[in-house]
Amino acid sequence: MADTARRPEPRYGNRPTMKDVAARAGVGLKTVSRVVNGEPGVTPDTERRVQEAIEILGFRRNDSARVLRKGRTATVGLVLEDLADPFYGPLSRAVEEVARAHGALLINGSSAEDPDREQELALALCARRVDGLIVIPSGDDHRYLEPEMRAGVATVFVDRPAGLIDADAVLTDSFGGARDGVAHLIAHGHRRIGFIGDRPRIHTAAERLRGYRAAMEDAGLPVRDAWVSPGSTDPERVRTAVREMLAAPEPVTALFAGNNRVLVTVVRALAAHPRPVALVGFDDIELADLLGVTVIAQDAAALGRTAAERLFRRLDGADEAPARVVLGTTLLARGSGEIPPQAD
Amino acid sequence: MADTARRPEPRYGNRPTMKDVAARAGVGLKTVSRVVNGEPGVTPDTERRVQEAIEILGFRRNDSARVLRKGRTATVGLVLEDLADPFYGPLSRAVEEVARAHGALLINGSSAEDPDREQELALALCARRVDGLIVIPSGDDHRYLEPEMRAGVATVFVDRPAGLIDADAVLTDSFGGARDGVAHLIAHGHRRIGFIGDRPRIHTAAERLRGYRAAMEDAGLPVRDAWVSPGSTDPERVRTAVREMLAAPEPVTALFAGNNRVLVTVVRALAAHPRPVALVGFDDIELADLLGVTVIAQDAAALGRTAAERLFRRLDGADEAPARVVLGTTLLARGSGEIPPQAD
DNA sequence: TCCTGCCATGACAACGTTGTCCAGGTTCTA
DNA sequence: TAGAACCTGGACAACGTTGTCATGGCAGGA
Repeated sequence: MADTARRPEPRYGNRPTMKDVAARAGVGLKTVSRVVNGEPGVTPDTERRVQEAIEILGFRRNDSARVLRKGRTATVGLVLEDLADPFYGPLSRAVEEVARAHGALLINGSSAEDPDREQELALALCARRVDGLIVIPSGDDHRYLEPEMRAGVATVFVDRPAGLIDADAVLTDSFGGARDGVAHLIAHGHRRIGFIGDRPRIHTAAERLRGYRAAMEDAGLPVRDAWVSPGSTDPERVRTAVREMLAAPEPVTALFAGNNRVLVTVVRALAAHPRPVALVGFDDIELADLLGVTVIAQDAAALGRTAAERLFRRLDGADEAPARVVLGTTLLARGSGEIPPQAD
Repeated sequence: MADTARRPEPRYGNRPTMKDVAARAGVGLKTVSRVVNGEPGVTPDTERRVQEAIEILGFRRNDSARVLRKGRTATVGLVLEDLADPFYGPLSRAVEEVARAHGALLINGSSAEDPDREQELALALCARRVDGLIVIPSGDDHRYLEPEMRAGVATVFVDRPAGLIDADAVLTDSFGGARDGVAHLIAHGHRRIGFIGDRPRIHTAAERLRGYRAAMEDAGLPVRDAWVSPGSTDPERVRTAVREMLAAPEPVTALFAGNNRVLVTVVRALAAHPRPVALVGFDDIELADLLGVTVIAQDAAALGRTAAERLFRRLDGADEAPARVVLGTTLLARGSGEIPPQAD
C-alpha cells in the first residue's frame, strides 16, 4: 500500500502511459510519442517493437495531457436551447459534421431557455478551453463572454444575435419571413389575421411579430390588440389564444403561427374547429405536407453549417470583423395558407 | 521575440494562470487554488485580494490541467446514430439532464449508422478520458471496447445491445411491441399483413421482424415472402415496397412500419393510395395524432434517462454485473390501425 | 584515416493544476 | 511564560504528454 499512498484515487483506472510502453519496448519515452503520432525518424524495427508494446498493454494516448501541452482542445462547444426540439437536431448535426471535417469533437448542452443556465454552460465550456463556441442565446446580455472572447475563444451566435456585445451571428430572416407569410394570407383575401408567437423577449419572436405588423401596415390593414397573442408556447395558452381570436368581436379569418411549437398546437386546435381557418406557420414540421400546412420554412442545417464554417475560418486564423449573416426563408404553399376568408 | 521563441503557438490566447493571479495578489500559487476551489484555510482578507486579482485579470481555471491532475473529466460521451433523427433528440436531452444533475458535461457524436465511424468516435472519446460512455451501437462487434472497459470506462449501451461483449444495455421491447402491433391488426380482421422495416443487420429491426412473424404464427397465419420488405429506410425503396405489396398476387390489406423513418414514408405513400389500407407504425411521430396514425410508442427519453442513471450508478462505485433493462411499449390506437380489411 | 553531416534516439523541461508537506505565526492552556 | 495546538500560507512534486536540444553511431567524402 505504501507505493500508492500518494494516489488517493485510481487515475483513469491505472491506464498504461507512454512511459510504460517505452519501458516495455525498451525505448525512450519520446520514441513512443513519435510512433503514436506518426512522426518521422523512427526505424521500422523500432516502430514495430513499440506497436507491439502498445498492443499488449492496451495503451491509448491521454488526450487530456496532450491538450494541456498543445494548448488546443480540438473541441467546440455548442450551447443550444433544447436538444429535444426538432428544430435543433438538424442544426446540431450540421455543426457536428463541420466539426468532424476539421477533426474536432462537439460538447453540447441545453440552456432550457434560461439565461443563467446559458451563462453557466458557456463558461463551463470556456473552462474546458474549447477552441470555439457556438451559442444559441437565451439571455440578452452576453458581456460575460467578453473576457473569454478577448482571451481567444472564437464565438459565433446562431438563430439569435448576441446581446450588448459585438459578435458574429448567423440568423434566419425572421422579419422578412413573417412579412412574406402574412402578405401571402393578405393576397388570399384575408383582412383580419391573428398572430401567435413566442415571448417577445426572444429576438426571433419579436422580429416575426414586427414582420406581421409590417405586412399588415403595407396593406393598409389595422391590427387589433385581440389579434396578437401575448406570447407563449405553452399549449394551453396557445389554445386559449386561438379560441379567443376566433371569438373576438372582429374574429380573425387567418392565423400566423410564430414557430414550430406554436404551430403544432394551432394545427391541432384548428382541426377541432368547425369553420376552416387559414394558417401559415413559421418553421417547417414533419408531416406538415400531408396535413396541407403552409409554412415559411427555414433551413436549420444551413444555419448550423454556416455558423460552424465561420467559426472554423476564425480558428484557422481569419481575422474578419464580426458580421451578421442572414439566411432567407422559403414559403411552402400546401393548402392551409390558401384557404379564402370564411364568413361566420 | 526571444521570450516567446519556445512558444510556437499562443496557448489559449495567453490566458492568465493561477501563477499570474498569485503574483498579482501577492500570495502563493496554492492559495489561489484554494480560493478558486472554495477550500478552507484562507483568511477573508486574503480571499478578497485573490478575488480582486482574478477579476482584474479575467482568470478562469483551466479544466484541462485540472482533469490531468485529478484523473476525472466529469464528462460523458454519447455515441448515437444521428442527432438529427427526432428519435434521438429527446434521448440525448434526457442523458444530458442526468449528466447535468451529476455535474458532468456531454460530448456527443453521430455514427451515421457506420460501424467504423462508431468505433472511431468511441475511441476518440476514450482518448479524451470520458468517465463514461453511452453508445447506441451501429456495429455488431464491440470487442474493441473491451480494453477501455477493463481500464475503467463505464459503458452502457442503449436502444440496441452490444455485440460480442458482456455489457449493460437499456432496450425497448421491440419484439413485444411489434408483436402487439401486428396482433392489433389481426384482431381487426387482417390476414394479409406487410412488414417494412430497416436492415435486419440492426438489432431492433431484426427483433421487430421477429415480432411480426411471431404474431402471424400465433394467429396461424402464413407469411408470404412478398409481404416482407428486404429492409431499408430509403424513401424510394419504401415506396416501391408499399406499391409491390399492394399489387402482389395476394395483396396485403394492412402494413406494419418498422420505425419512424419508414413510417413517415409509408404514411405519405398510403395517402396517395385510392383504397384505405390499415397501418400501424413503430415509434410515435409528431402530428401522428392528427393524421390518425396508430403507433407502438416507445419512450426515447426514458431510454436515455435509464441508461444515464445506470452509468452514473457505476461511476459512483456500484459494482453490479452487466444487465439488460427492457422498457415496454404503448399501443396508441388512432384510427389507421383500426381500419378493417378492404376488398380490392 | 579523419572529418563532416545526417539520422535515430533519448533526456529534459514545460503545459496549469492539485495533493502533500512543512514553516512560521498566533492563540490557548497549563 | 513555555509549550502545545492550531491556523494560514507557500514550496514542491506530480499528472501524461510534446517541443527542444543533445548525443552517439554510421555513412560518405576528402
